[in-house]
Amino acid sequence: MEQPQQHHQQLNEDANGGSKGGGGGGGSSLLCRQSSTRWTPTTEQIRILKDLYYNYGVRSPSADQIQRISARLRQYGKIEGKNVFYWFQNHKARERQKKRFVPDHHPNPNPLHHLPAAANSFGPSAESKLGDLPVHHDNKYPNFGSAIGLPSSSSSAATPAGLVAFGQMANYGYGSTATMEKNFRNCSISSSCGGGGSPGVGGSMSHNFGWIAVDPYPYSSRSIFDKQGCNVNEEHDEQ
Amino acid sequence: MEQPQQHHQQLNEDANGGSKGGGGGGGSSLLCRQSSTRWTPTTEQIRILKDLYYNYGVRSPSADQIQRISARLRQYGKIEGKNVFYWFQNHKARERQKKRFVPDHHPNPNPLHHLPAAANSFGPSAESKLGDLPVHHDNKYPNFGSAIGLPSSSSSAATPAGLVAFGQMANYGYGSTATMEKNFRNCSISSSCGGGGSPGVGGSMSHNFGWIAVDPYPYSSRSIFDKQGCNVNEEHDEQ
DNA sequence: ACGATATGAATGAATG
DNA sequence: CATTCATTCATATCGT
Repeated sequence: MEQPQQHHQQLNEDANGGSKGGGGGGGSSLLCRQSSTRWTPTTEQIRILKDLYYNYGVRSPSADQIQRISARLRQYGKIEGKNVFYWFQNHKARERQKKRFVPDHHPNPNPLHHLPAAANSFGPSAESKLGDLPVHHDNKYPNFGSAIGLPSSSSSAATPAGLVAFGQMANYGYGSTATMEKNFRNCSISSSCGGGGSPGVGGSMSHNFGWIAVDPYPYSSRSIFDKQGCNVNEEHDEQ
Repeated sequence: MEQPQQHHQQLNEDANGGSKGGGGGGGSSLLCRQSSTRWTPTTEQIRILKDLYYNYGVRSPSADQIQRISARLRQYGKIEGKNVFYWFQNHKARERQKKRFVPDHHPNPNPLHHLPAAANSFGPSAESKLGDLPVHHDNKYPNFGSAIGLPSSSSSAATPAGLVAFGQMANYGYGSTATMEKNFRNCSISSSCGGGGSPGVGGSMSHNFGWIAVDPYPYSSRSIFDKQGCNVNEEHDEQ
């Protein structure tokens, strides 16, 4: 997408029931035409998705939004929730990935109102900050009326719908502090496991320290993993 | 995921010798795209995990269950406790997520026994992308003893029985968060779980592992997995 | 056809 | 438990 390359997609409108293989399980009876296992977005769909992405800053729509978006896009072709989900996931990921390989610009801590420039036909129009949340219209289709149709810079007709598109500050800030710190304190722990239990599996009992660090989190306890560095693994499990 | 398709998954059985973080990086090695730091489950491992998930209703295994499961799966390839933990986390989360994407899901707390799989839009199929798993996830009650279906061999001792299989089919309200003493200030703990068989630390541990509950600080710092380990095989895969 | 690229899909890992 | 990120696989399409 972000590439100057204009890899145009064909308009394979009816893209079979995406439901994949139809639960046949294993069989995958492809007697007929398993037309494409994967969703092939139509141009309208892509246009709307990009509009949401660039003009409305939608980056990671919540499940709630995904439902609406997919429902909305369904008039232009078959689509499912997961398609929308993956689309945003991928689009965001790839955009970031590209930026990462080109570290020309360091992350600017100054979060100006910067919206990613539209890479498609759309101009960076629209005020770009909706900021309003679904405060009302609890029904299934909290149509906000304007929504995407707003930025009328798109030449296409098609009025994409009423999607919430609540502002989502598309700061690309992420770059800083990239990898998190595995903050762990090396406590001197000496466990001498011998004889007693026989945790060993596969013959080599070695030291199978399982040490559990309980996290004082209100709801969940995580970090309960073991990490035995010295495990001899000569298992070659071919299949 | 559980799609009936037979593609995907690249059988990356035996992983490297554990040198994490070594190669990968900016190597630009287009050839070997393996040696990634992340666990690549083998088909056997996946099969067993799914078996536990669907046939035994294991959804959020407790710490000691994780230990046993990972120990058990280690026969089939390198695996750590966190892998098991994450697997269940992800599997459950994604199953829920896909339901969330479709508006059809009505949060009906009716205790009807519905199959854990079979969603509407995200992935209708169940498991068995790998072409086996003859069982059907219809029952989900703990069958103590037999546990996971050992598929084959297991030349080693590998704990014949009393291994896994804590049904725990409870969907909600499971209060088994294994909240033990967590408020240790002193990080020096020495647990000798051998010999006398007196499990030094923690509370409810099985008879194998001494597990240590460490609560570093009241901060939100979630502890991460320990990296301490006798680095026997320290071969660096860096190129 | 084949290779390169784009992109949908999947999933391990991690964070809040 | 929800969400997100990174990485990788699979496939569609285009360029040559």
